[in-house]
Amino acid sequence: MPDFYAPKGVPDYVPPVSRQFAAARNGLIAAAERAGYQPIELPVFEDTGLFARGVGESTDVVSKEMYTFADRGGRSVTLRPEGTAGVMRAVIEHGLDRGALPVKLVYAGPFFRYERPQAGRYRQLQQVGIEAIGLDDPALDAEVIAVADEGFRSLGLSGFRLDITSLGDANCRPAYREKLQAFLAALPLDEATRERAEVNPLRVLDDKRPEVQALVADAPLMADHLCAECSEHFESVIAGLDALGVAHVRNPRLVRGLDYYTKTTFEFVHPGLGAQSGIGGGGRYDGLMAQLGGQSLSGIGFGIGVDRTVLAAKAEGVELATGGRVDVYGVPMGAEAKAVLVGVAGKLRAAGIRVDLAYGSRALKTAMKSADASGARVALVLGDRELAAGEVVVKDMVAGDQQTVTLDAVVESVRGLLQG
RNA sequence: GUGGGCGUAGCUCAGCUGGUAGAGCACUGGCUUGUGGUGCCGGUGGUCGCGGGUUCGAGUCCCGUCGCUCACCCCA
Repeated sequence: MPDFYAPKGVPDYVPPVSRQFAAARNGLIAAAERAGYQPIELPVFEDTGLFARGVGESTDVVSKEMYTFADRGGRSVTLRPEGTAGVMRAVIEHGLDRGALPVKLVYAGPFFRYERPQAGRYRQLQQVGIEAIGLDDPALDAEVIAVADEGFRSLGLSGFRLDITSLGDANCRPAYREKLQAFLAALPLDEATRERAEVNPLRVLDDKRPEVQALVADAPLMADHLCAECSEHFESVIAGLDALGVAHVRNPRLVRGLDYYTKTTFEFVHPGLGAQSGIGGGGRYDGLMAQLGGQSLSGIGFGIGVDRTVLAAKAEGVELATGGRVDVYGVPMGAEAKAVLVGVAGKLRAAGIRVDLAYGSRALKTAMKSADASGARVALVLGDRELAAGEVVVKDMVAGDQQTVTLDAVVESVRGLLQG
């Protein structure tokens, strides 16, 4: 038994799953970069106040799920539970909002929430997120959503659904909220649900319990109470998605867990995650930057759960990391041959070819099994005969045939096989 | 924070009503004195999570404890 274990709720990704994880993360980042989003690297912990004010005191994330502690200087810091607040802080701090708008950024990394772990829900979760800051152009909303959609599809996923709605803004939401609260107050709800109705009445509409769903079936919906501006904005977003060919479902009961969302909100849901369903989500946050002390600029973004994306791929039977871990595998017979192959490996790597070889001193047959297991297309076999002649056997592991070439011709020979 | 399930070889697991541990995969040697993907034979590897109790005897029963896991809640 090991002396130490990973902290509760924190997943380790070891080969081969780690390759799938990396492929998912890199694929999602690449989708953002194709739309012009630039990388931003931020600290994983911030001043506790940033999240309390940015994410919202009333949210579950802030009220009971934060990893908060005092550092040695007595400052209260918190491991970031989400990405947007930190991005806003950095944008303000570095004056990125004073240049050309929108500011388009992409980030990836770990986030932390102190929850009871279960399938698809971890205390350390990995996200890829983007933010487009400074404009409330609905075409930007559509782009952000399309980046996520295209990111998932580029990985080979197709079994997800996009839910979308508008949460209104400071003009129309307060009046709707009162109306909804009045409606909920008349229902026979349990005490915990009543409290939620006070703090965040929208959340009640999203209750999973069938009996509650029945009660709120006739509840007033934000979608029917949008002001003219929000309504127009939302329809433009929908039109943009249609133009981009992004399939979507209007879900007026969609709710997000963070306070800062306004207008457009969306969530990508997938059935393969156990009790969880969201693989990514986001929305517009037009009041957040001002809330954090910056100028009054709008923004929109998403966060995609990389852990959940990997689970979704597994559920769909999608192979995220295809191909072998190397292109070429060296099989030396004897110490002298190994020394030569090490040199050959160096040349091949310098030529951009991925190479591994059988280290230690293993039987030829075992080394060949390793070559096979590595997924290499080509094996290089070097024994005493070739050593004496200054040659090496180049074997095509798929076709099964092989030829002997001089050491000088190895790179060219291998390249030919890999391209063929 | 509240419940359920489970902890036996590196991995996936078997082990019925208690008699001091097994399979497959993986790793490794050989069959084939220099060649993988399918075959055959052998080998390495386990204080049965930990502690206590019942018993002549506990992986197997009882209690406790730690851990993992699934679900509620919530969300990525």
